[in-house]
Amino acid sequence: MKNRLKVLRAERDWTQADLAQALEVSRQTVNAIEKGKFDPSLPLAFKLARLFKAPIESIFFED
Amino acid sequence: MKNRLKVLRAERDWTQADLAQALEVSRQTVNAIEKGKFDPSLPLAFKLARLFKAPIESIFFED
DNA sequence: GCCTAAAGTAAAGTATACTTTACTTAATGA
DNA sequence: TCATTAAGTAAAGTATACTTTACTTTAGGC
Repeated sequence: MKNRLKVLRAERDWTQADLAQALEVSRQTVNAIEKGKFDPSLPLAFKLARLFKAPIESIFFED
Repeated sequence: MKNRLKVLRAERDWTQADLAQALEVSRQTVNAIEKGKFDPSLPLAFKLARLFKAPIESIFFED
């Protein structure tokens, strides 16, 4: 899966650490998801959707 | 997380085994997700959304 | 009551998500 | 050049998703 996290983060001028804190996960987790190393769990995807006020399908995409 | 799988399945008159086959997962996995024992991975949630032609957020809900 | 199909459940194993610690690299500015 | 901040990465450990095998329970039709 691919995602728009880097862009969404940039729009808000957030660091990976900022996002990690907002999500209550580690910075490495944000980095790994952003780089496509693994997919987030469904609950984490929901947290992201809530945070960015956007549907999960507008943040993540099947490749 | 809670979900509407049982209803979506019933609307189509599908068994858990039918759904499992469509998703390419085990029947036990469908049962466990349906009963709320664990959440699906994000890729599996996408597969469900595609199958039921519905947004992930209309199938799964945070409780 | 019996048979069958579907659902429920449990144990043990594998795969993947996520953590912590720690080190490296890139970019920017004093 | 040096210091700082953000990003990238890696190893080892824990948690959770998912599989396989196998058994039990439930409900309906005969």
